[in-house]
Amino acid sequence: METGVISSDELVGGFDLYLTLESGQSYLWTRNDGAMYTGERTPEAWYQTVVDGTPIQVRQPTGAADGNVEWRSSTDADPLVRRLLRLEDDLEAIATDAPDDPLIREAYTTHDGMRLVADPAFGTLISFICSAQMRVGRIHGMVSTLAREYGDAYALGGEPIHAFPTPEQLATASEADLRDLSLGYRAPYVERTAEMVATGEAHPAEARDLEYEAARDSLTQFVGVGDKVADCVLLFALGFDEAVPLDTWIKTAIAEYYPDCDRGNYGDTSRAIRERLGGRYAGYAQTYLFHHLRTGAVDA
DNA sequence: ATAAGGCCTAAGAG
DNA sequence: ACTCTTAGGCCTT
Repeated sequence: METGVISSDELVGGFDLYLTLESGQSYLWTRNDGAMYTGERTPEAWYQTVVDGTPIQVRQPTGAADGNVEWRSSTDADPLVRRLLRLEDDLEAIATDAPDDPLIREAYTTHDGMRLVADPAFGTLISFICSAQMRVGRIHGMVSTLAREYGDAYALGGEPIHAFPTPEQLATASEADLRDLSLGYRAPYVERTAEMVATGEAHPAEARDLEYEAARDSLTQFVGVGDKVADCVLLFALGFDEAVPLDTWIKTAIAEYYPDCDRGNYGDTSRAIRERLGGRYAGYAQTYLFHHLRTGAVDA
């Protein structure tokens, strides 16, 4: 096992591991104490995942945004950890350049150190298909179940860490199998999307090469993927920092704070709010706003 | 092109 | 203890 430390001195604008991984962006990490999305900060616990056959564990012993990041892996995972958690982002500049809007400012200062993630495309696609009308804790539960049932197990010291299944592995699941795992009406969506990717009919990563709106359209070819889920995949997996998923929280925020941005349909409203949230990094602002509203931290 | 209705399930609210 | 609503929507008509 290899280990390493990434010094907080390198993390421009700070980094908060807990906020980053438990803010509803990523469902592909678990915690070695089994507790996730319980609202509790546990600095000694390791967050763990498997990416392309490499198991990694990460933790931030101080539990604060100005603390070092420790990792453990089967190999030198320093570059991988930096990429997955976007540790090279200049968060200070991103926050400074955010629109001068009271609500956005409040969100950035309240959740200091939260970064976007850069998750693998397929796992993100399936995660957000599962997210429809679900609370974050249950989405994470569903994704963990899929990993446990269909993914490979890796070891890194103690308990096994399950990788999210490959498209081929997940495609072996029938709709009935997935319903048995409590996916409900999402079961046929996951089944068919996994099959599309496994057979090579399409792959979510192909959207990377397209212009933003074309990329969003492209992702909706997968079953169970509409504009909102497509935006989540673009933002959390494919590096489209301008993507602003219009979920129920953001729609509420638009109604309350930015009513002029409501254009009656997804595409036009998306453009308007994207502009209002600063364009290039609008998705960063969205993620702060989403978390701010969802945790009820907004100063009424 | 836009608008209803239906959909699985379980945690919270009343 | 029970019903009712809701939770980061999508598909079909």
